[in-house]
Formats: sequence, structure tokens, C-alpha cells
Amino acid sequence: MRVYNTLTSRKEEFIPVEKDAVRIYACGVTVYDLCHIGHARSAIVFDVIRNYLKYRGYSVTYIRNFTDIDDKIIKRAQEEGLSWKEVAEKYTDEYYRDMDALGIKRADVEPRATEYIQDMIEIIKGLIEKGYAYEVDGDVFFEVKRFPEYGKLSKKPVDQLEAGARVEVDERKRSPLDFALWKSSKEGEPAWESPWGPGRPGWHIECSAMSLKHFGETFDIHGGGADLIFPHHENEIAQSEAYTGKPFVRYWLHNGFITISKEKMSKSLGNFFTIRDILREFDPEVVRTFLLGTHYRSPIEFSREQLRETEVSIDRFYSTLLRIDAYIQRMSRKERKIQEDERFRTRIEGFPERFEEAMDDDFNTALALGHMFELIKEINRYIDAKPSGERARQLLEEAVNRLREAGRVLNIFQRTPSEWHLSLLRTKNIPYSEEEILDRIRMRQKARTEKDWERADAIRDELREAGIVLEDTPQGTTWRVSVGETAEG
RNA sequence: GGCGGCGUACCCAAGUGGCUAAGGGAGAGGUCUGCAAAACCUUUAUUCGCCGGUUCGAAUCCGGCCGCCGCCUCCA
Repeated sequence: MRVYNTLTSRKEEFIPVEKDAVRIYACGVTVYDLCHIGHARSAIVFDVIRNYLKYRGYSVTYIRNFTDIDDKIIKRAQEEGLSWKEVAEKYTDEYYRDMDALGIKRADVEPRATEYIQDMIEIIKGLIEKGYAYEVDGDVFFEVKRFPEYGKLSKKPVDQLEAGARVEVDERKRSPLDFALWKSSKEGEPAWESPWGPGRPGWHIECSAMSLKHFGETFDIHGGGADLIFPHHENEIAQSEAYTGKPFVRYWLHNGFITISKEKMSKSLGNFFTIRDILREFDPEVVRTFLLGTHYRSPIEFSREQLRETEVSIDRFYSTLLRIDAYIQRMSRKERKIQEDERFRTRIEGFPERFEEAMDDDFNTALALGHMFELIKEINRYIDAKPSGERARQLLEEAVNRLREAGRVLNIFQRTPSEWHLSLLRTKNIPYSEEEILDRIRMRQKARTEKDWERADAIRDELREAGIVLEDTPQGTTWRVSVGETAEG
């Protein structure tokens, strides 16, 4: 496996500290507001990375933290008239609601910053003792100058940074680059006791403390959005390595942004869609697939049109499943060897290798998806060749199993066609229940048997109007929700 | 200003030295069908922003130019 390491700016062979175990820490969110799809992307990317490492046989421990105390939370608490804790709890719940809906599995450890205050204080004390940090009026700062490797992750020359540093500079800092490890609290602000008086931790120290506690001094993968490279991750490295004297992280992985009109989606620009907004319009599987259709380091331009197209391609998978079932039911039991058998078998057998090759190359989910859709095409092609007998049945089942197995890593292709369509009925607010649709189909079937084409077409048109498409097959009529067009209403 | 990234068909997107430049969507033609739908087949990049260079050979490496974006402040 090769992964792109931000630290070295190149793809490297992936070798974990322990041969068969991988430890991943991904930065989660600050719980002060609803998540937008940029947060979803990051969560999905690292969810998939975790899944794939497991698929590859590693025993994986995955940590994803919550920042549950910081300025934005305090501000939000004032606005909403709640305590900071209530704000944090509220938006942690909202986070789970959204991420669960997207099918993102929980991390193995989900630490909250405020549960590790003592650990942070220990590290800060250690950093002061070692001369890497200094206290001023109850605040503690990390002295960047004392850590010569500062800038190695973000490739920022320290002198340049200092020259360009913004003006809000705290006069008490020895250098504008120095960052807060501990902040004294003002009147009425949340506070914890510390050797430097009441206060709260700076943002960066929590990740150092929590990863050290659960993973020890050096672990394998640290991830997050590319906007965390500087200063957050740069600062984590400085604190952690200054404190332990050991390399902090082996592989730094960063996902790219979601853009709108080419600009980064962000709270401050106000150009964001919340996960909730999107899930009102699109099935979670569509959202996942859309986000995984581009390599994780590249930007993704948010586009409803592209989401629609993704919906069509997912539908293609479930339609194919439906077709397979119908075909097998009606297929002759007679063993008939056809030319297509060998070609199909070869495509099926080679699939896992192609999938793994793609994923082994820096988690190339876009290429992996390409292979999956290629196999779907092969399935349809095979059915068109009219195979029959036990061999055909086995090959078709094998192909589906392979697709589902690969799909498990991306957490797509895991439902039945029926589940998919019922979900679409809900998402698109279609005013028919499954029973009502089946009822119409029966009525239409009667008309068809009587060759009353006018009536049969009228029923079909009525459903079509509501977004339901009927398909007549030799095995009977099936229904599906029309995809690829904007939902009515 | 410093550092970094991107520019592949009508749209999205993979591909970073050599087999036919994946895959999805859209368009056109065909097979199938009562008509449809779906599916399949054929078709849509002799070419990868532009110009040079290296090489037997480049979308892929090097240089320049043009355009777009990100980080340098909280940010997934």
C-alpha cells in the first residue's frame, strides 16, 4: 500500500509501527453548529480508509475527537442562552444524527477535550520544564523558536511566517508565532483549575494529549481536512515532539475541500450546505458515492447536477440486481455453455485485484468505483448473452458478492433494490405507497392482457407523472423511482 | 509577498514515461419492446490549458507563459 504523506509531499509505502495493527487519529469537529458537507467529506474519507485497512487485514484503532470547549462554543452559548456544555452536547447529538444518517460508523474512541484537561495540564507543565513554553499572566504559550523543525509539515519558512504574521498579536507573546497552550479565563467563562490559575486549554493541545493517552508517543496515521495542516497540525507536531522527543506521526493524510463556484465551502463565506439540507434531497448512498467519486485529496465542486448523475449510477446497480433476480428465476436449468462464460469468469475473478490495486494506491476510490461500474456492465452483458444453468447462476451470484464485498469498504451497494426504491420514495416525497403502486401495476396488467393499450398507457403515464417508472419484462412488470431528474415539489 | 495545488471529451472524473487515454452522466444511431422503460451494441478526446525542451517514446519529466484555487487568521 502506498499513501500520500503531507509531511514528505510524496507517496510512500505504508508501514505501520506495529506490523498488523494500525492506529489512526482523525480530527473531528468543534461542536458549535450543524455540520456541512465538507465535514461529511472528511468523515467519509477517514471512515473508508479505516474500512479498507480492516479489509486489508489490519487490526485498526480509530480515534476521532470532539472539541467541546473553545471560543466559538462560548460565543454560541451566549447567543443561544445556553451553557457551553449544553451547546456542546446539543451539537454533538446533531453530529451523530447527521453522520449516522450518512452511514458513517463510530470511531473506536471518541474523546472530548474536556475529559482530558488533566492530561493536557501535565503536558503543558512538561513543556514549561523543558523550556519550550512560558507563562504570562495565567496564559501559557508554546515558544515556536525553541522547536527548530517548526514548519516541516506545512513547509512554511518560519522567518516568512513571522514577517507575514497578522496584527492581532498578543503583546505578551515573545513571538507572534507562539501559540496558546493554556488560556486564562475571563469573568464568567468556563474554567478549570491549573497551576497557572483558572483557565481552559488552547485548541491544539487536546489532540496531543488524547493521542498520547490512547496511542502513545508515535502512531501511524493522523488525518483531517487540508485546512488543519497549518497551524493546527503543525502545532500538534511541535508540542508532541517537544514533549516526548519522539516522532509524533508517521503518515499525515489530508482531504481536499468541497467548493462552490470554485471557492472553498466554509462557514465564514456562508457558502455552505449542511448535511441535513442535502439529505433532504438525496439518498445518503448517493452523497457518499458522489464524494468518493473524486480522489480524496482533490477538490470537489459541489453540484446538484452531479449528485443527480450519481443517483442514476447507483440506480444502475440496483436495477441490475433486479434484473439478475428476474433472469435467474426464469432462466432454464439446462446447462448451456456459451462463449461469454469464460470472459465473464475472468472479469469476476480479476475484480478484487483491480479493486485492491486502486485502493492500495493512496485510497483511489474514484478508480475503484470505475472498476465496480465496469463489472456491472459485464453482468448486463453476460445476461444479454442468455446463459443458462447452474454455472450461470453461480457466476452471477459471484459477481454480485464481489461487488457487495468491495461496496462494504465504501459503504455503498449494501441494500436490496426494494430498500433503495423505498428510500427514494421517501426522499423524493412521492405520494404513492408501495401497495398503491403494486395495485396500479395489477390494474394495468389486466388491461394489457386485454390488449387495452390505451388504458395500460394511461396508468403508466399517471405513475410516470409522480416520478415512478414501470418496466415490463418477460418476468412481469417492475417499478422503480425515476432518477436523474430534480424531484417534483 | 511566501509556500502549495490544479487545468484530461458536452459535464463529472481516473490515469503521472511506452499496451486501445478507465468509469459515470448527457447526445446521436441501432437491437429488443404492443408502445415504452431498462439493458446491450456502435458512436462523441489522433488528443490531455498554451509554447518550447529532455527522450527512441510524454497527458505523464524539465522550463516559460496563461487561467483557476488553497494555506499563511478560526475553519473538515
